Amino acid sequence: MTSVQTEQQDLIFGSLNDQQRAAVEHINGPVLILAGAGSGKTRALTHRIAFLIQQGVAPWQILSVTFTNKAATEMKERIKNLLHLVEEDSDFGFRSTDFKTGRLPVMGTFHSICVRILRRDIEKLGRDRNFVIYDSDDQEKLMKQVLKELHIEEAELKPRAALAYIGRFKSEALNPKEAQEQATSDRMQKVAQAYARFQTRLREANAMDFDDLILETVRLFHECPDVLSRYQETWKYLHVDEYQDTNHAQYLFITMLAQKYGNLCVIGDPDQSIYGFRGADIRNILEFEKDYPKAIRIKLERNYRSTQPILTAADAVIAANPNRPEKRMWTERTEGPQIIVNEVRDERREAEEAIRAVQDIQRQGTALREQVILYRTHAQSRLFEEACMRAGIPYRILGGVKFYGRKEVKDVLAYLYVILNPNDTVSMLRIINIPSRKIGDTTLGKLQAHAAARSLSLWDTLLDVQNVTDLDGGTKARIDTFTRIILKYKELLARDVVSVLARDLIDELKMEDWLKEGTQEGEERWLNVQELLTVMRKYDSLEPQVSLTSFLEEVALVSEVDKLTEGRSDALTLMTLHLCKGLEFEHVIIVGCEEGLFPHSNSMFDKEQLEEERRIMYVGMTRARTWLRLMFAQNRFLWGENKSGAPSRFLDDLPDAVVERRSDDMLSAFAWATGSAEQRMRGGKLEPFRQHADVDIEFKQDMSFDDASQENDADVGSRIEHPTFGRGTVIARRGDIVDIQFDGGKKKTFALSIAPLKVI
DNA sequence: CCCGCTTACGTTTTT
DNA sequence: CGTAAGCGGG
Repeated sequence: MTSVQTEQQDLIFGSLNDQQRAAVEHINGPVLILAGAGSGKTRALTHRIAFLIQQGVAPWQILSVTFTNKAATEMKERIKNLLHLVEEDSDFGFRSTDFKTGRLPVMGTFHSICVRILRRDIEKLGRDRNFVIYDSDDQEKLMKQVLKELHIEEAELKPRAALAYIGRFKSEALNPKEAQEQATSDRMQKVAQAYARFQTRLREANAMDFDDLILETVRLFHECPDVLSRYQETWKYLHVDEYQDTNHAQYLFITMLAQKYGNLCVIGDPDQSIYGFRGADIRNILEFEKDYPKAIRIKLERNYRSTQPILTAADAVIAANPNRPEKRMWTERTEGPQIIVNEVRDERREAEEAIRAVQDIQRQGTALREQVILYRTHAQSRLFEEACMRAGIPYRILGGVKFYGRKEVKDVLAYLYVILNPNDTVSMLRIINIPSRKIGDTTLGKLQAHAAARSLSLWDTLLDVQNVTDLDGGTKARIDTFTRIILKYKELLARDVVSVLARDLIDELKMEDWLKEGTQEGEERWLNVQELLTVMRKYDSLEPQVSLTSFLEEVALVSEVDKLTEGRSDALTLMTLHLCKGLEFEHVIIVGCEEGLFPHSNSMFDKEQLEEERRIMYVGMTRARTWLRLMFAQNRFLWGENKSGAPSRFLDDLPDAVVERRSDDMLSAFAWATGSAEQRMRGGKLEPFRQHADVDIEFKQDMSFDDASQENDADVGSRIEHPTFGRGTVIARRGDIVDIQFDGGKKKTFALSIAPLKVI
């Protein structure tokens, strides 16, 4: 071995624990890595890939599927450092259609990888490689048209509902025909019908939605064995991160690739599966060893992120879920602040208190970028945003009204889509009257009738507008103006990069004038357009047409979390619990911990959905390194009504030993210290429960008194002794958490790793 | 065809 | 409550 190689080996293995090392070393055959929260799985994965390369595997033979583009970028960076790769090729992943180049592995989300495959090979399915990608907004517009065509009333089947069903079908890799065969009810027949028509329309527009990207790739593999075989030979080493959140279509994709060499390494944590609603199938990870009987299973159980109180609390919450693989997370950070459970009067107070807590921690020296407020639904964000503004705290919100979802931004993008592909009817309809050209529903109706009668596309009809009989001359002229603009820029496509093209277009459309309208809002919209132009400049160095397609591609596939890397400024982050997966912060505040909101009322009465809600809570809690605060409001203004809800049932599971309860008013602070959420719901009103306060205080003293209790391994039935409560019997055990019936009559819950218990 | 007002409806969660 | 679609008068 050369000295460089030795040095690389040291870098790769030097800092790993035994389990991580095992994960890195087992490079051949199927490997299942069960990686608990904060267990250094990204580290294991990057080191594993670096090791593969160091062992002589060509980088392009390695495929790694990540959950976000941000994760892919970060991992590439780390691999570069491990291998001392100095050259800049961070952009390689997106643009090249030739996979067998580059000094870094192919990394990206399922969606971005599939797009690259399709751009390269989809012509083998008889489709055009310049397809556009429809987002949910576009989908909804198209579905509305489809339902209209099929004479399905909105009351019978709402576009969103139809799309939700279709999404289900697609994630299960069912085509319209199969959906039809499955449909038993009248309603599902209609859905299947809509599905079929929807796909036809997509195809006519040369468009795909997100799910199609995966499905069409699977279909391509299926129908063109030579293509599949080529990719199997290219990517001999496969990795999938966050495997617990893959759906069936994604499962098929990766399974087909793995068929030949079987070098598939999947990483995940069943306790963090939170995307069931969009078809993620937790069985993919739970049954991996059935699919691959020879799989090696590695568990990463050491947590490098959080303090013991945080782990204990999170563990206690997740322990209530059934059918979990055995897992015992541990940390060397045995000391840490208590989890704060904070009761407030109402949602306004909640926002104020949360911001105050953030400022508190900030004063102690933790930057805002290290802090986050997590909520269950986007709708909750507004009050926190307002509280930030009042307090003068810089913040950034992920999700909600997305930048690329803004009307003015989508308008510009729609122009670009149409210039690239005039058959994109959804985009065409979006912009044909923007800015106003007096082409309204009446005119469009006539155009569409003309198109239908001659089976022309809308675009061809526009080109042929002089022959549309029942339009007056003025209208024809205005349509002509529009077509000319599109044709003009279509020609410029070969000459101008996207930023130049778009700038000229925006000038020609006089967007600044009609966007601004002299209002504050208008000013902001214009700024958004300029911001978009700035983003485009990143693509200036590419070939003109490639610069446009690359730009549109990246825009279509950016996730909210990808944007976290943008902007270096120090700001507090606000986002939904779903978006926080894979991230970590010094200080985490989870708000709205109330029955009906979290767990959400739509998920409260279904066993499996409720389990998923619990996992969402687990994910949120385990993002915290040092401080964790859970908040709930006694009253909340929801849907125009003031509702008083019970604290979330998840709070019931927190062991008293690691919790400090705070409240707007002390009397009610302890009111809910005992009794289940369900009981409190039934009882309606909260009941003062002062006598338990002293028990809590007593208990806290026990904490400091503890030192040598970690070795205890009590199981159900074990007799134990506690310095304050005396002797008792373990009556239940869930991981680190035990319930103890004391001989004196009291029943208490403890965390084994913390409580001063002695097995006797 | 456009604008402004009224009404209906909604809130899970996302690539 | 807040927003977005929908309607009717200009």
